[in-house]
Amino acid sequence: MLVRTRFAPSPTGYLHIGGVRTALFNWLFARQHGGQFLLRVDDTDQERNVEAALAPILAGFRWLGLDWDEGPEVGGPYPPYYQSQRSAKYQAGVDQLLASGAAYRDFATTDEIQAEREAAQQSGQQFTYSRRRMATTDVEAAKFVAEGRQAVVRLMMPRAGELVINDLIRGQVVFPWAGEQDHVVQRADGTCLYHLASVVDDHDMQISHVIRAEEHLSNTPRQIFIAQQLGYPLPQYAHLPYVAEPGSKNKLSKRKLDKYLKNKDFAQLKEHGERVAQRMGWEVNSEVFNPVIVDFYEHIGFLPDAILNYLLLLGWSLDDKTEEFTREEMIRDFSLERVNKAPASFDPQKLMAFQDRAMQKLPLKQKVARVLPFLQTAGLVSTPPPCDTGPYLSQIVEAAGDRIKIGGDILDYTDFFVPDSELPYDEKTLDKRLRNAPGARELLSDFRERLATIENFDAATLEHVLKEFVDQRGIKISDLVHAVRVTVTGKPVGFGLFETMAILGRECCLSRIDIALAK
RNA sequence: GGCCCCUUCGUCUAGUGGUUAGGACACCGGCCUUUCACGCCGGCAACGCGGGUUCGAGCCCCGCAGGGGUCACCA
Repeated sequence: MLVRTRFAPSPTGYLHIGGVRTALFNWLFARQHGGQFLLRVDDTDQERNVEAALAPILAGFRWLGLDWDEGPEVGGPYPPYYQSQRSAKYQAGVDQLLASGAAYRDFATTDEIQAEREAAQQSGQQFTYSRRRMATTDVEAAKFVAEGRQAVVRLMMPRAGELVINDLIRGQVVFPWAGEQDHVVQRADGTCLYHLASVVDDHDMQISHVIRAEEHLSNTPRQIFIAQQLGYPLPQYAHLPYVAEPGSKNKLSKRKLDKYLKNKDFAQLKEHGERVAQRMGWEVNSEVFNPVIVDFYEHIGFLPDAILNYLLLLGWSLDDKTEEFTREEMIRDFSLERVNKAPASFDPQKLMAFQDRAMQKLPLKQKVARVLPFLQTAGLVSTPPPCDTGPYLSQIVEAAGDRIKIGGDILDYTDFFVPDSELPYDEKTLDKRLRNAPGARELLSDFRERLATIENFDAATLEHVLKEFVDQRGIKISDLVHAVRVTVTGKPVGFGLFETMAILGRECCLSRIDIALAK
């Protein structure tokens, strides 16, 4: 069988991390089976600006490398891929449902329905619509119209028996038909609702596997009813557990940012991102700049592979130890059978661990390429970069080692890029290591003179010279190192001091020491 | 509330009747060390509860509890 899966985003303006996982599983399944993965825009309820609201979502997919075979911008054999443009197909479905008696025109007002619902609730009964305003003939319909009523189209749902769904993840799930409502499939204005549209589209587009989040499980009976009544063969269903909030089992949603920020790890991740954003001079809008949204990761320099790898393991595993997967391995090893049933909480720390691992595995050249755009955005390196930037940056990135976990972390080391006169100093550290440390100035001043005469200004020589220098004076390395560090970098922490100095060069180091001594 | 789903360390998970219940992240200790970040070594830590079935149950059955999803003329 040809495998065709789909992801159907609503044009909301952002791509949710939970949605990405659903999309990833669909994509992997299709790729594994040599099938197609498509994108279909669920904009039945959207007014305008669909393109604008869709752009960030498509951009997110592109960034992650989740390519779609059919859908917006790429087209395909079953266009259009926007639900708002497929109303004729839905109308045909509604007509067929009506003609076969699987649906009926209902003239009840929303108030009337609401009253019935409340009455049922009060008497402790399950609500079942009385179908009092159902019109099965044109004569009945005309009578209701004469009363000034308008019709919606409702499903004539079965009220006895049960439906057995064989879900690829959850196994057999049984629903009593009596629990289902006569759902509306078409509004009085002729527009159709999601369930009808979704079923019609999935059939038209030859979707073989509907892989979606668990919250759709209870929608499935009505969709199966529609499909059956329309004479469609049923797709296979697979309901994934949803992605839960950090430290809880509630579904992760974009709206509850404030609540998540009370979670230490989540807040830490957001702060990490904000630090990068601030250094690039961005106004941070927490609506958008938010670890629940994929853009966040792109903007601060996460690796798409790391995110995908993390998401893959959120609800799926191959065995008891394999954690790292390349794209090819993911495609090869993924299986719906091994998807978990229980919801999995989003763990920012573990995501970061995957990111760190992926980043450290990158060849130096690629790491440099990942980091450079952040320096350019921050205005520290021009675009295009001067030709000596490559070698210089390479030295820095190499010396930084695993301190750079995300691309934006390079902005923790701006001291390599600012002119000596503009180097900001951490005042507290300057106090501690230079101003208030007895004899520090003299020591530093002496060391400066020694530095001026070093023949090779490289890390090995610097280390040797400094050690010799402190030995001669009978002092500890730490008595001098900290003062030198704050002097040449402005900061209390950084990477290897000798590497740092070698990269900065003699002229720069001497100049910075002079500036600091004058403070 | 009805219906449906779920339940192994704090978190992600392995486990399909006999295991010292394994791994990863986090956490805690130690080592390394000029700071930071790594790295290395060690440690803490779980089968929701109650009944069955069985020689034997994390694995099978029943009940309970807890958590969650869903009950729209939203998607």
